Amino acid sequence: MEYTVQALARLAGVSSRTIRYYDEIGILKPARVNSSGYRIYGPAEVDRLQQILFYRELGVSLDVIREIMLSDDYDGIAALREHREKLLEKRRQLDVLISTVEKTIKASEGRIVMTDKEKFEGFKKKLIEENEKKYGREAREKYGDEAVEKSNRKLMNMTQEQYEAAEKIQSEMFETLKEAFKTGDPAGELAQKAADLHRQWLCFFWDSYSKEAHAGVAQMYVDDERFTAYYVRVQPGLAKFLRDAVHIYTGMNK
Amino acid sequence: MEYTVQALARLAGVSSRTIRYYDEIGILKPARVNSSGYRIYGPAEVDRLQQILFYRELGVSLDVIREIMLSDDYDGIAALREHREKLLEKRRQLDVLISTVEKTIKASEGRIVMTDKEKFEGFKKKLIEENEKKYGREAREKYGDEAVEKSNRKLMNMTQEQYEAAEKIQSEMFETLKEAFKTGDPAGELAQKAADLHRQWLCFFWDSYSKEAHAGVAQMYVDDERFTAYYVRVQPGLAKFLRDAVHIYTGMNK
DNA sequence: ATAAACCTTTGCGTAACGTTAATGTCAACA
DNA sequence: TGTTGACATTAACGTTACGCAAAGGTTTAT
Repeated sequence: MEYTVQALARLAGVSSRTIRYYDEIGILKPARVNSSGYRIYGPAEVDRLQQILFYRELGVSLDVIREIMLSDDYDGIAALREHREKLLEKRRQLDVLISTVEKTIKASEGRIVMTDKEKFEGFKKKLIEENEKKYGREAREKYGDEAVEKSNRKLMNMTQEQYEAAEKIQSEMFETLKEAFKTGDPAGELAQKAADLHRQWLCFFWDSYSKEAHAGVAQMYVDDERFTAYYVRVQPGLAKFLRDAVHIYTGMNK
Repeated sequence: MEYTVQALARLAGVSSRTIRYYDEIGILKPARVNSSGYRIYGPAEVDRLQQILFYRELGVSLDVIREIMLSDDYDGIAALREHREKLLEKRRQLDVLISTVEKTIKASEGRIVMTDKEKFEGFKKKLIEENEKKYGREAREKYGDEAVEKSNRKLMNMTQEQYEAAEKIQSEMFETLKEAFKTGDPAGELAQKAADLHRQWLCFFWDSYSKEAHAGVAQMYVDDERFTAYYVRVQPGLAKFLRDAVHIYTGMNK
């Protein structure tokens, strides 16, 4: 049984280019070459090609396949085990991806529902306008237009459920923070829990979280009198305490 | 807030090369270029980059991202839904891959256990030698060395459980075939079931199944007197009947 | 003044082929 | 015997999303 490139390609269900490429990179050389320069493949090559395709189907790179086939003492099982780990890791990543995409779709669908609910829409719009009036200019100057606008958009896009969840987190954060303040230890368990809740609350409004930004906001609570004033109304010294807790939480306390 | 390439890169957590590449392919152009040719990015570009990175994290290609961002009327949700389907398909493929790899590993482990079981080993070796003596030369001539050797290797690598399962399938196939033979209809339900069982039995010995090869084996049962003799002992005309059933089963009956 | 740390463009390299171009070969049919 | 169509060959560029290096200009700090 001898095959020319195309015959072998059809037999194996790959393109003739693939066959020639495998010759080119030296993992499947023809049994012989006839007088016209045609590649002629025999039974041994068919067998070899099937092995190559087997590994290829498993997602092993041709480079690795070459090594597998070159060395007789190659531990194929160990390689496969390693490869399986890679595949599992890939699937984990894929799962995260899928859930993110689904969340995004759901959020978008939520937004559609939301635009229908005009009352809630108006409410949030008013809330944004109020925010803009109060802190808009300064925040824009400090953090740039894009941060403010994104925050606003984020708020616009929030569904009622999300909004309520955010408020709940925030009040929980304040309760925890007040309890923590009594202990006077910003590195303590309660204070760190408050810092974590603060992070959670921030994540309702931020597209991406970073330690630096979190620490920055905490510092802002101290630097900006409006925020400080708000915190002072709850408890004098609370803004600084939260800042210290967050700076420890984020590891930015050096 | 203005950023140079490296500043923006650090902000976004990507390389400066990536930023320049995005300029090159036109999905993120700098706000302006200063007198020294430095790229300067403003708030709008930061925002745009974050959008790009968002889609990129979802595994969307830059080409598609470009289209998403170019057209205002682009239906982002529909695109994401489509993308989700692709991701799910990818995960299905990955799952198949993983289970195949795991099966392969298990089979290999089985082989290791098997080599320990010397009795069974010897038994199978004898079986292979017998097969070789009986049909080896002819089969090699007809189907090539690689097919025979692969079949032998397959048999060698079979665990006892697999071997018993294969024998069980074979006897079931014969029972069904004899029943079907009574009906005289190779296209009938019973005969087709026998053909399917025959395929299952073959798959214990073959690395890859193809209709052509299956039909070829069925034809061999008729052409080769040794096989015919075997079938005749069970029931005269059985080999031809099986061949007809298999040819119908594989769609090779034209 | 000088060095370090930036910035720029240009261009090659990656994996596994797909695609095109220009040309040669083979089997079959009129 | 000539022609046609299906094959074969090599060579070379294109693909993705950048990494890396070279060669040189700019900015900033000491």
